[in-house]
Amino acid sequence: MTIAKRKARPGIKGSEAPAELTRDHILKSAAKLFRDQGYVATTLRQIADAAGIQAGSVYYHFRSKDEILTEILDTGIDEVRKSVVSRLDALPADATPRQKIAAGIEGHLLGLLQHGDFTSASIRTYGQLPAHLKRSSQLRRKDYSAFWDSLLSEAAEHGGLRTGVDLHIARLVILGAVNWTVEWYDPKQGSVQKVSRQIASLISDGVFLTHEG
Amino acid sequence: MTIAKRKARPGIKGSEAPAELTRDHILKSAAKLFRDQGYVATTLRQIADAAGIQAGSVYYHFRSKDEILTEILDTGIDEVRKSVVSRLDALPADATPRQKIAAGIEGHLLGLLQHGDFTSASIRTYGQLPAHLKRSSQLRRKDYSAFWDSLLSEAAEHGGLRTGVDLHIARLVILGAVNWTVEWYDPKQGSVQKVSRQIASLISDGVFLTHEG
DNA sequence: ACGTTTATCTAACTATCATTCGGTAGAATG
DNA sequence: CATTCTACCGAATGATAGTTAGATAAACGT
Repeated sequence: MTIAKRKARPGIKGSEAPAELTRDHILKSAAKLFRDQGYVATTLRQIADAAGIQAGSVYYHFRSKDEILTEILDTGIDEVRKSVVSRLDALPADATPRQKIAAGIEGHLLGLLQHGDFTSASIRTYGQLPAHLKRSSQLRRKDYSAFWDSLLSEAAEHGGLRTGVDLHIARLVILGAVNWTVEWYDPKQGSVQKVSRQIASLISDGVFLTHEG
Repeated sequence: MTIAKRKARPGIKGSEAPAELTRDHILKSAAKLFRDQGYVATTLRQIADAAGIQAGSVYYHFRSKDEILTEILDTGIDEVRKSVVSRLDALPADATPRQKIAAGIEGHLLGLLQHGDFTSASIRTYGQLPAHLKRSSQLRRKDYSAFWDSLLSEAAEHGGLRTGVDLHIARLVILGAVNWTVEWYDPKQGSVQKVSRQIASLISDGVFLTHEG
């Protein structure tokens, strides 16, 4: 065995935390792997490799593999939410429901496809997680769903929604269409903005020209 | 250890196969588990338990865990396709594009949510599978996508599609919205038919009453 | 200068995984 | 009745998983 120690570089006085860098690196690497392979399929050794450290060293920063996941799940949802809220805030005060929903879709999509290692990992893995791992982010998810529900019911109140549209199902369909982009989106197919506008347009007006036929 | 042998009941002359029952039971149990937990998270012991046999006995019917999966993936896609085709065939010859797309959505959804252990397992696990496992069903998936593309471009030719609608993205959005139902659909929320009509309506006409605003 | 803290490595531990294999009860076959 | 085949069991195997623990080198406070 050749001795090949990595340099240990503890905290620089009153500056930024030292190990936080490694910690973030671990999280980011893990998020990527979780998104591509799923939670169980990803090993701590893969995560450690991607972060440039040894498997055992991960436990200096996290208590368990589960803890890495739950942190990713939580910040994943927070990131989408922040992205959506910032898009909505950028809208003028007299924005139409149509504009608001379009902005919501664009925000969700940007959070998902651009910043999105944490977000896409969160969305992709959640469904197949054991109950005790789902529990941690359940509340955040409910809140986010409620947020969209209010966006839609506001649109319904201010008129303009087609009759017979089930708001609850509409929300699930919108988020479904948007979430599914993690399965197919590829920058080669066009910018996130373009895809976002297409989806918003489809959701708002559908594929057909008139409402008959 | 108490001796508790299961009865062995080999083939009845020229009748139905004997072990086929067990084989099917294994596949069905595995599909359910794959859908809920993912491929890697599901152990052969869980599959064997659900099928009422011992883990080692699975290898009498399948060469490997991979083989179970690929068979599930393949029949999963075949089932959706069959379901979609049968819905479309039930349509009158002079059906409108709108009716055809609605029928396609309904077919896909029925295949997904009713027969659907194989189908939903296929859709849910595929994205996070290692490349060599994806390969087996890649062709089937491409064919199915092409099927929807032709459905949409046919609608475009016969007129009636809104200008500016990207057919490729439209297909991905439609299938995304529909596929995502496996994450949320619950019979308590209403029949598959009702959900199907809602989705078809949203895709066809969108949520808004008019195309302005 | 000296002991402490920080961040890591290396090596081990236990559990569990997919898979293999010899054995076997009972039906089928001759 | 003897043999073969079928469909399974039960125990073992080797690989790998998450996790733990002791050692260590660099940077720190005093």
